[in-house]
Amino acid sequence: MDDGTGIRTNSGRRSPPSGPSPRTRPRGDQARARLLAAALQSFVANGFHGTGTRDIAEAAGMSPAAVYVHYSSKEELLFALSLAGHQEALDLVTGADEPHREPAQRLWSVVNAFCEWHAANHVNARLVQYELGSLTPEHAEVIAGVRRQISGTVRAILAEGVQAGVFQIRDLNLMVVALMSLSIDIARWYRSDGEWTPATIGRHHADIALSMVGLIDSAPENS
Amino acid sequence: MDDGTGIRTNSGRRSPPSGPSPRTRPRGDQARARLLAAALQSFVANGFHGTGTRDIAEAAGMSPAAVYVHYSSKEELLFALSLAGHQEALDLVTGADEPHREPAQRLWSVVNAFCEWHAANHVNARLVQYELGSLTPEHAEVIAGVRRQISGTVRAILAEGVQAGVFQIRDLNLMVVALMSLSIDIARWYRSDGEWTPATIGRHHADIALSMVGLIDSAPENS
DNA sequence: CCTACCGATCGGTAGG
DNA sequence: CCTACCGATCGGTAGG
Repeated sequence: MDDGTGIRTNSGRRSPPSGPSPRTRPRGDQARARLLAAALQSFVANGFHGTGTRDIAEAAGMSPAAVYVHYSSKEELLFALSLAGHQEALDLVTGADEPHREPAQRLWSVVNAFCEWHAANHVNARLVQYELGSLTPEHAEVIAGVRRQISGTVRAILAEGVQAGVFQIRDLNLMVVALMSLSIDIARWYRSDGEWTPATIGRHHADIALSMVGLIDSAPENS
Repeated sequence: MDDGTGIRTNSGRRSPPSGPSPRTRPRGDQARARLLAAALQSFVANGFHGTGTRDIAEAAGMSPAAVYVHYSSKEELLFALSLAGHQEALDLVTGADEPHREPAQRLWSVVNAFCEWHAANHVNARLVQYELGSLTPEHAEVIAGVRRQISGTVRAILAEGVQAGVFQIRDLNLMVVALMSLSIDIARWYRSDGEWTPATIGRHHADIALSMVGLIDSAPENS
């Protein structure tokens, strides 16, 4: 029923250690992917409680009962989506950070990547940021762990910048949440038909992040 | 039990033009207030779709049908709460702004007030910021108007600061949303048992807002 | 403001 | 992966 922390949950099934040429993906994977895509759209559009399992099944082109062939409950679908989204965000932040560079450059890169992700993937991001309340306590705790890793990365960069004397920060933890707010809230207001591209927002907000930690903006790249 | 954070909203009705001595409030007002308080708590805790009209009625100490004596639908309750919350936020921002002062002081006051409100009234604020999707299109448009007034106030201050040459802003509209994000996102993460008071957050974030528009922080008030 | 009730829909399961 | 169905609960109303 629940694999605890496993992403995607393939529910322990599939991938025999050395099965005979798994060239074609197990047929179920495709169905699961369709269910996840359908659930994501509907959860974001109507909320977890506003989405019926029949809505999901229909959007995935299956019968109402087919959902339960692949996921043991509606919440299990939410958890799979939430975990995958959080993992993606964490990987992105981790990948954007280059520990050998200067704190200012590290901060810029991480904020740039995080903001750009929230804009470009605002549908995923909305689920990630605003549907946590419908997870079971156990699943919520798993997600909380991933979230702590993300904010921990930001905190480490800030701490290093303070240590090096290049950042001026009054309250480190409060600065972490302020920087996270700048990024996360993009998921709430971003519209893909708006006046900015994800890349523009990423650069702009990363510049702003540097000014927030006391660095004068010395590189006016755009006119 | 708990009126949450004092909503009140006498919901437009009541007060006959010259009724005979309305010393005692119409009895219905008290019932409406209880329903609003109950609905607020439940909408925030479980979402609009996750809340049943029976949950609201029970928390207000009434029968399931009594809800419809005072509000014509569940959405009408949400709208009343959303409008009251938005009005309160607008009034607060308008009240905090002192147009005769310098742009920097105006910005500081407004961000300080807006942030403090989102922390102190985070229950109201969560409904205000995250339950808009369940409003009817007509009601959503009314709310959007109030929201435009709020962001318009911030925009006007930024424009004046740029005009006066004291703010350095690359993209005015993007700076508006960045400042709003800083405030609004507080509703998402704030916990009343956390390490900061609403006043602390307000001051800290207002200081940050000034640094975001290019002002050096020259008043280290706390050690 | 209540009891009693409406049709619709919910999440999930039986059995194949 | 489907048809058929379970009991529970939904928003809202009739009638008083």
